[in-house]
Amino acid sequence: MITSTDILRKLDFFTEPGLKEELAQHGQVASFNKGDVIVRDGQYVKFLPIVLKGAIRVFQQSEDREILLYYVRADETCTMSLAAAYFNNKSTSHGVVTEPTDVLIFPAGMIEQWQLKYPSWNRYMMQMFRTRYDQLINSFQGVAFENIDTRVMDYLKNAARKANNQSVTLSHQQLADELGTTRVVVSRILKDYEHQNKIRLFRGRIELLS
Amino acid sequence: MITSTDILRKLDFFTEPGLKEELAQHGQVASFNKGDVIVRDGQYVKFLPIVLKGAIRVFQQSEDREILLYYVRADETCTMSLAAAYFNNKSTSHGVVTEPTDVLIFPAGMIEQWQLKYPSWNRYMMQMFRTRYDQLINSFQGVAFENIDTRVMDYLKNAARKANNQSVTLSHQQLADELGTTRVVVSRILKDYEHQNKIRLFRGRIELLS
DNA sequence: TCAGAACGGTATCAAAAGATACACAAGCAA
DNA sequence: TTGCTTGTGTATCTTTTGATACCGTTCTGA
Repeated sequence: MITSTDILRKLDFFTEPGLKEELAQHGQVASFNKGDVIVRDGQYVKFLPIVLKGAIRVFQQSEDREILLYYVRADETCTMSLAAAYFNNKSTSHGVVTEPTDVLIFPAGMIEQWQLKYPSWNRYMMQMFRTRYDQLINSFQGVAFENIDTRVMDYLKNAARKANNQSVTLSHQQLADELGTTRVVVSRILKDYEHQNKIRLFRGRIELLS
Repeated sequence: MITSTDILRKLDFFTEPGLKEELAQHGQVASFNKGDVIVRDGQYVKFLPIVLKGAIRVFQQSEDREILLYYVRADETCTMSLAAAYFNNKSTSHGVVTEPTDVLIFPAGMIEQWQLKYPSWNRYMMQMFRTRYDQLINSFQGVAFENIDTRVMDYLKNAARKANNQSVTLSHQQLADELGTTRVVVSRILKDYEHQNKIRLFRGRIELLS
C-alpha cells in the first residue's frame, strides 16, 4: 500500500513543502488494472490524475479510427484532463490503463489555487504541456513525412531503448494500432525487415538485431 | 500609432488592473511587415509576443518539408515561444509575419511572475495551450484519416468562412504548402472540383460556389 | 480435448498520391 | 518589347498503402 510519505518522496520535483502537504492532504491514491477506463469521451473531468506507477493510454476515437495522443507514465499528468478539468469541460478523449497502475487524484479546483501559490506546480504544468505538444508534433511529422516502414522501425527502436531490451513484446495488431495502420501492412513490413536480417519475429514478440 | 490605452482596452480578457498596468509598463509595441521573421529555429526566445493585429505563421522545417503548426492572430500568443521563453530554451520553429502585424512584446521573465499574481493570466495561458493542442490534433486527424481532396475543400471552406468571403486569394502553390503536399496534386484536385461546379478558378484566386 | 480466439503469413487488386516533364499564359521589370 | 518569373493545365508513370480473402498455427478456457 502506498502511503502519503511515499508520495512526498516520489514527487520530489514539487519543491515547496506546502504543495507536498496539500498533495498528501487533498490527493487520493487509486489503483487500476489493465483495461480499466479512467476517462471517457464526453465525460466531465472532476479530478486530475498524476500517475505514480504504470501507464495510461490516451487517445481519440472517431468511427472506426483512433489516434494515439500519448501515454501518461510515472510522474506525469494528462494534459487533456488538465485542460478539461480547468475549464470544466467534457473530455474529448479516452484514457485506458494498459498495465497495473497507481494514480494520485485530486479535485480539479486545486489546479487554479496551486498556480497562484507554488512555482514548482507551474513549472510542472508548463513542462507537461511542452512535452505533450512536442510529442504530438513528432507523431505528426512521422505520419506526414515518413513511410510506414520507417515508422515501424523507429517505433521498435524507441520501444527497445525505453525497455532497455532488444526484444519488444508486442503483437502485429498492437503495433498497427499504435501507428494507425492495419495488421496486414505491419506483418508485410516486419517480414521484409526479417528477410533483411534486421529483426527476428516470434509470436507476440519482435527482436531487434544489430 | 498604438498607445498604451489602446492596449488596455484591447486585451480586456486580462481582468486584473494590476496586470494591465504591467502589460502597459513592461510591454513594447513592435510593428512588422509581410515576410519579417520574428522567431527563428535555434534562436533563444527572450521576449514573448502577443499579437495585437495581423498574423504570424508558425512552422517547423526539416530539409525540404515544412509543417504548419498554427497562425498567431489578434489577442493570441505563440505557445512555442511561451514554452521556449519559460524554460530559456532555443526555439524549434520559425515564426514569419504574413501581413502587416503589430505585436506586444515583453520580457520572458514576466511569465512566471504573472502566474503567481494574476488568475486571468493563467486562464489565458491555459486557453492558448488548449487551443493550440486541439488545432494540432485536428491537423493530425486530417493528415492521418482524410484524403487530400477533402482536406483541400475543408481548407477552402474554412478560409472563406474566416475571411467572410466566398473568394479565397491564394495560389495553388501556397495551398499546397499549407497542406503539406505539392502544387501538381492541388491543381489536379481543384480542377476536379471546378468540373463538379463546386468552385471556380482564377489566377491566384479560388471562388467557392454554392 | 475441443472449440474458438488470437496471431501471423501471403497473394491479389485497387486507390491515392507523389515525381517528372512539358506547355502555355499572365504579370512584371528592364 | 523582350525576357524572366510566377501561376496553371495536364499526361504519364511509379510507389505506397489499404482492402480483402484465405490459410495455418498457437494459445486458452470450458
